[in-house]
Amino acid sequence: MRTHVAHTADAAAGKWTDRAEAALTAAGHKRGGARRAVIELLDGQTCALTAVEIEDALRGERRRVSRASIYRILDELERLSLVQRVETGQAMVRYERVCEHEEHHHHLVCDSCGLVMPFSDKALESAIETLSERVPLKVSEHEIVLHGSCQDCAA
Amino acid sequence: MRTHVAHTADAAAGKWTDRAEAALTAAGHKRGGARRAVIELLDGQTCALTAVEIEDALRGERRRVSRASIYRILDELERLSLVQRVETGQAMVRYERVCEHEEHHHHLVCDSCGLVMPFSDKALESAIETLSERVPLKVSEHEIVLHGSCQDCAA
DNA sequence: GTTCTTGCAAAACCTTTGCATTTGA
DNA sequence: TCAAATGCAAAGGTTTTGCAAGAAC
Repeated sequence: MRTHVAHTADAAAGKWTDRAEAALTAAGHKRGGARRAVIELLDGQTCALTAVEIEDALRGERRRVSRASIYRILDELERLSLVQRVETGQAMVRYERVCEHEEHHHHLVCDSCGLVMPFSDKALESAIETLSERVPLKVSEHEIVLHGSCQDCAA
Repeated sequence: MRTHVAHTADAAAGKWTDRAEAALTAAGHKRGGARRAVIELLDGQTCALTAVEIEDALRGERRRVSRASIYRILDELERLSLVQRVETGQAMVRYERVCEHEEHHHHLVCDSCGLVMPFSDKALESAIETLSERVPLKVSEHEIVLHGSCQDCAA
């Protein structure tokens, strides 16, 4: 399974990390090294990772964090709307940070090699927004996944 | 978890069942009571079911079918493009029949009670079609899930 | 000192697989 | 008779939980 695990933080890094730390403190949490490592890793990603990928990435560079803690941390971050789950149909749930002022994106999944890439489309978002008004559900979120073959696999 | 398990086949029933049986025969399969029961159940549904829901529904009325067989049958039906997987972020994969001449639909999921409902939208499909041309993936399928609160839960 | 955090091990859960038996053609 | 279909039990993989030790405040 190919995946993009970014090892250095983006230029924009820091903002989401700060918001996350603040939200956790406000929610009555103390600080912890494992959680900080997970947060910093997520902040440097361009796309969603699985718990196993997070564990492997952390073991490599920052510090080892147990699988159970990773799930607990992700669960807490999700409850605070700091990360969101992404279901790509690959047997494992993926997680990625949620940036309020960042462009909303969705995912492309290569069913051959497992590569996951982000994409965004204004027309798609408009269509979602419009139809959300007329369905029998008070829509809070939406998830869109396009499946197919990536350029390498289709070649 | 609330779910709609239709117990009687729709008016349109029969067509997909026939196509499924024909495709299976063409693929060199023999007939089997367990598989027929699964096919008939799926044909009467209006929305996607999980393997467990299928098992429970079959035990109730038609005949008991082992969990392993259900997964094997669904796997085979998926390979023949007779059913499709639906990921609703509820820990279990859902399956539903694929009707060639039927309107393509997607899903609304109530995160409170687990209710899953179908919906369809032309503007959304157009947007998907257009953007599929410009992404770095040869798109073969797409899945859209809207999360929120259903009318009962939002009340 | 109290409460949150973390790791380890075990459990829970969905899904798949191996093997023996039954069934269909 | 031969290949496919099925059930049962066991295995596999991901995610969750219990409990005790450690860290934060």
